Amino acid sequence: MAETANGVVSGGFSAKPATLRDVAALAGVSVATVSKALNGREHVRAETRVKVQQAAEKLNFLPNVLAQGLLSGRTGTVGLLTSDLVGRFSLPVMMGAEDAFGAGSTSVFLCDARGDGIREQHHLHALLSRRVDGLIIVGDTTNPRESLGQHLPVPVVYAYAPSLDERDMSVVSDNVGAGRQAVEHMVRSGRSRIAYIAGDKEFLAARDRAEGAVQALHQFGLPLMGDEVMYGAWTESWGRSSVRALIDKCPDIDAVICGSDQIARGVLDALRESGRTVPDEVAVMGHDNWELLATQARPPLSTIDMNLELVGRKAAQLLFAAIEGTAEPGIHSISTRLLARDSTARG
Amino acid sequence: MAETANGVVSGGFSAKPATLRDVAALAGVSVATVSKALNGREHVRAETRVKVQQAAEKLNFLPNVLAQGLLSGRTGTVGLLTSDLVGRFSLPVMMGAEDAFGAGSTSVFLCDARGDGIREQHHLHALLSRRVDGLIIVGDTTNPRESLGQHLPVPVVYAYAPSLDERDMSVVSDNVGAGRQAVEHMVRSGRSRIAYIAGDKEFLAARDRAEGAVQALHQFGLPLMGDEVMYGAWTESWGRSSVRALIDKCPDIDAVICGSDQIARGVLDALRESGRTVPDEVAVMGHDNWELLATQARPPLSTIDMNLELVGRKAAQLLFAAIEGTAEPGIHSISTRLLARDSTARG
DNA sequence: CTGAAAGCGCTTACAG
DNA sequence: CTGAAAGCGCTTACAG
Repeated sequence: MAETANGVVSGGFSAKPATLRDVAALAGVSVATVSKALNGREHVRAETRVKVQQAAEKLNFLPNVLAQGLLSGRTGTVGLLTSDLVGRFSLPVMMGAEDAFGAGSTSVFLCDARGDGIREQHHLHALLSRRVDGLIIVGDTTNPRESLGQHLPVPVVYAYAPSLDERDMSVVSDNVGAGRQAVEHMVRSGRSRIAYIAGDKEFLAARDRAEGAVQALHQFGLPLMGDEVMYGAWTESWGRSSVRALIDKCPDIDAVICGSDQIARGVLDALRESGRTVPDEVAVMGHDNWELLATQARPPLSTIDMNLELVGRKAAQLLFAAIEGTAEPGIHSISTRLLARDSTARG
Repeated sequence: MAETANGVVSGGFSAKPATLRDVAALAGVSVATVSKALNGREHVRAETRVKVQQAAEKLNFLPNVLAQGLLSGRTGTVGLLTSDLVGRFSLPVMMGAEDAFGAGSTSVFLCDARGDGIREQHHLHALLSRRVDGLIIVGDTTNPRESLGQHLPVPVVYAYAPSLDERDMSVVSDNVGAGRQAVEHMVRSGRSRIAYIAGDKEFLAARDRAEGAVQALHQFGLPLMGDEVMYGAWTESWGRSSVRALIDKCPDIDAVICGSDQIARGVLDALRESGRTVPDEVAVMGHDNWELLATQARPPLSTIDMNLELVGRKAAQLLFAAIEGTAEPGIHSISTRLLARDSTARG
């Protein structure tokens, strides 16, 4: 690595970052004084403080957080380990966590395990050996997952997918409540002949959302049209084929609740093509508030937002409390939020 | 923080992680010997090595990479700073970078600046003070962006959105080439009356892709149907409205190339609703290979994959070389890859 | 083959 | 108000 006269390496970046010692030398004081001056400790003459600050500025000094961490035992870093390849769930969770930690001291770093156990172990290892203060594990489905165990050197919060071990802390989206919200909204919009098209039955999220809807229908004394929840896949094509079967069987439905926005998009398309108008004849709801899909639907799709930022926020709060020594084990559930767009406007 | 007899803190996680000293004490040797034994250095008796390894295992010892970094000046960490809220571009880039660095030594940590300059500075600061060995900056559009400057203490690679400063290293997707690929594919599939529906003209990506297509049409001696590139928005609704205008004006088109998969979805829908069959009468192409949209389209959408993993790979390689002292400034372009699905099958 | 010592960049009592 | 010294967890010459 050729070093030029002014200390710039051939890569175009400046050589070794300045240290406290460099600042001390330039300011003509001791390292200890620089540390105190820069950290706002008392017992430093105002004049000295200014001199030090100027020197630090001039050298572009950034304290080495790693060295600080060696002393304090904290690194101000939290690892977010995800398996969510498209980032649809983990990025909002990460944002919420960042917000909760505040722009201040704690940074959240994301690693992607791509749903691969080996990779998860590798990232876990990398994160722990970099001494993160805590971990947030974000699943790619809401299915409960294996615990990482109780013997990690830092606290762990599971988000979106809860841990199977109830001694762990988990934060999940309230899918049952979401199903209930959807039905309540349909009823408020004057619907009473409601069907439910769910996603893949293998997914707890699919079953929970449907279950909430069925519960609410029951409370309202309303029938579930088609007699049962229709389970299939999280795809538009499942939405299309299932709703065609549905209107064959029950031509008089006036509302369809879907397990996801993708399914709802398929439902909307198939309804339009079979000559039913939405929302006049049939109201349709999705789940996820995947803006890209929901706002561009015809008509724009009413849906349920999982408040993933709040999931992230809560995860961060739990983690922070645990780092401070107060863990709150168990599953913490975050309420969803209904977003009414045109697809469920009063008929 | 109440500590129990077995050294477990009330948070449910084990107390302070074991240090080299703990291992040394347990193994009955010196700290230096432990270090050598664990790092595979020579001059350690096999017997001693085993003893040390067992002690380390027993204590769940993980070396503190931060302390190691203090010595070596390297942390084995690279920061990936993005502004891509949905992660659509940055996650594939991150995966590519991880692959290039290898499962081995270097970890990639992602931070999201949410397109906010203040937040970007904050994350930059956090990353640098944690002494990352390098930075990858991923833009949310292909529009060139401000350089972070030449005075950072570590090398920087800009990915997806290039830096405006040619002294920087940038890796971009070849959008002009993508436009050309699309036309060549259409021609190979027997089309000759080709129109182009682009995204938002404010975006360089929109203009580049269109330009490549126009160039290729010219080379083939073919006209651009509708006489000019139709610029609009990156939405399905723009796809729908634009293609309706297009077939009014030019009823005899046999192919439409779109600036994105979203636009192409709108085009497909509007064509179907106006009674044109795809691909028999009109072929349609998208751009992005956004699986969710492309595979669920009717018919499945031919599109262009930007090979973002390769973008990430290249960025990592450039960064690695720069860390070693060999920077290759300038813009490095990654070729796209055409994915033929049914929407462009030979008519 | 093994260990005492110095030092990476920083902070924190403790003297002066 | 200022600075010398010890120490965080580790590695690396250098003695033994």
